[in-house]
Amino acid sequence: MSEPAAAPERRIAHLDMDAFYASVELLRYPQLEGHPVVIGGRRRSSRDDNAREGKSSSDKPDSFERLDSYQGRGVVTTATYAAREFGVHSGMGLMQAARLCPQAVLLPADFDEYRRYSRLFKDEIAAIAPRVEDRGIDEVYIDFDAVEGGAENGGQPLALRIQKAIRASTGLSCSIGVAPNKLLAKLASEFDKPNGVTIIYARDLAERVWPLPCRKINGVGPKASARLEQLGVRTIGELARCELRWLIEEFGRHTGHWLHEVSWGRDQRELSTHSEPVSMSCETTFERDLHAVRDRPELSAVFTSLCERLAADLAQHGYAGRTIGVKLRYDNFQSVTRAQTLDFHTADAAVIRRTAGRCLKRAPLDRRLRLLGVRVGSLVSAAEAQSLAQVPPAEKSLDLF
DNA sequence: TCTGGGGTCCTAGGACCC
DNA sequence: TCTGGGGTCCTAGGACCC
Repeated sequence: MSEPAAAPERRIAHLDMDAFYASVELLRYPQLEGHPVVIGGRRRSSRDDNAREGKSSSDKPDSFERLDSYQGRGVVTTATYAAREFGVHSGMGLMQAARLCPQAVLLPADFDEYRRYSRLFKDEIAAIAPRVEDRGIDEVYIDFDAVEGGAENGGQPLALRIQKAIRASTGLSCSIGVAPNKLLAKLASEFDKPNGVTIIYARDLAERVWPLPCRKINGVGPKASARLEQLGVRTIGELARCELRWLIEEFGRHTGHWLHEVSWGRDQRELSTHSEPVSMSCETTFERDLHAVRDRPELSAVFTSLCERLAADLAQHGYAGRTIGVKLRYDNFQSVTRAQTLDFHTADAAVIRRTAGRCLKRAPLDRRLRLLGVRVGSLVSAAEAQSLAQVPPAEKSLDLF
C-alpha cells in the first residue's frame, strides 16, 4: 500500500471511550463483569457515604439492586455490552429497560468518579499529543499531525500507542478513528468498537462511508434523518447523489450546503483546543408532577435550591452571567423557556432567584410541571464581571461621543 | 408505569439605532 | 409623505450532542 503522491492528507483522530460510565463501574465491581449492568436513575456523588449502600467488590451480583425493582422516573445513562445484547441502550426509559432485561443490575450514576477517570485518560493523551479538542467527558479529537511521526502509516502506530497508555493508566479501553478530518474520524471511531483502531483515507469514502445511514453523520439527528428517509434518501451515498440545488430547496441554504459537503466527506473545521462556557444551568425532574398552586411550597423550595446550586457552580468555576432564564416542562412533556437579560453580570443566588422568579411568572402555569430548570447565560469570567461593573456610568456615556 | 441533565448552535422575529 | 436598508441585541423555540 503506497501513500498518495499528492499533498498529504491531514491526520485527525477521534477517540471515544468504550461504554465509559459502565466500564468505570466494572473497575469498581469486577464481579459484575459479563453481567448486564445499567447505569441510571438517581444521581449520587462519591462523597455521599451511602452512595453504594456499603457495596464492595466482594458482594455477589445478586446482592445489587435489580433493574426491575426500580420505582420512579429516569432513563438509562449507559448500559454494559452485556446489557446491550438485550436491546437496552442509553436514553431508554428505565421501565422499558426493565422489561427487556429485568435481571440487570442497576447502579446510580457517579459523575464525580467518571470525571476523575476523564481527567486521567485526557492527561495521558495530553502527555503524548499537544493539540487536543475536548468533546465532553468521554471523547476527544486529536491532531496527529502535531505529533512527531504521528501521520506515519496513516496514524496507526500512534493510535495504538495512545490506546496502550490509556489502558495502562486507567484500565479502560477506547476506540480510535483516524481520517483526513473530524467528520470522517468521528465516523471511523465507530467502525471497530470496542477497543478498535480504524484508519481511513479520503479514497475510502465510497467503500466505507457511503453505505452508512445518514443518521451516522454527527449533526444528523432523528428529525433530519426521518426527513431524508421520507425523501427517499437513506444512505450517505444516496445523499451524495442528490443535487446541491435540490438539497438547498428542501433543507435551506445552510443545511443544504452542509449535507452536500459531508456526504462527500468534506469538512474543513479546525480543532478547537480551548473553549469558554456560554451558559450554565441546573434542572430537575420531579418524582411526581407538581402543580404551581397546590404544590407551591414544594415548588418554591426546589426553585430556590436550584438557584443556590447554580450560584455555587458559577462561583466554583469563576463565572458570572447576565441572562437569567427558566425552563419548564409540563406533564405533557412540552417545554417552554423564559429569559431576562440584566444590565450587569451576577453569580448571586438571590439575584438569580429574584430574576428567575420574574421569568417564571411570565410562563403559563395552569398545567402540572414535571421539570423545572434555571439557567445563567452570557457568561464572562468573574474577574471580567467585576471590571465591567466598575466602569462608572458617566464614563460609559462619554464613550458614546 | 414512556421520555435525565448538562450543554451548543441555529433560526426567526421584533426593537432600536444609524 | 413615503420609502429604505444594515447591524446589533434580545427572546423563544428547536435540533442535536454527550
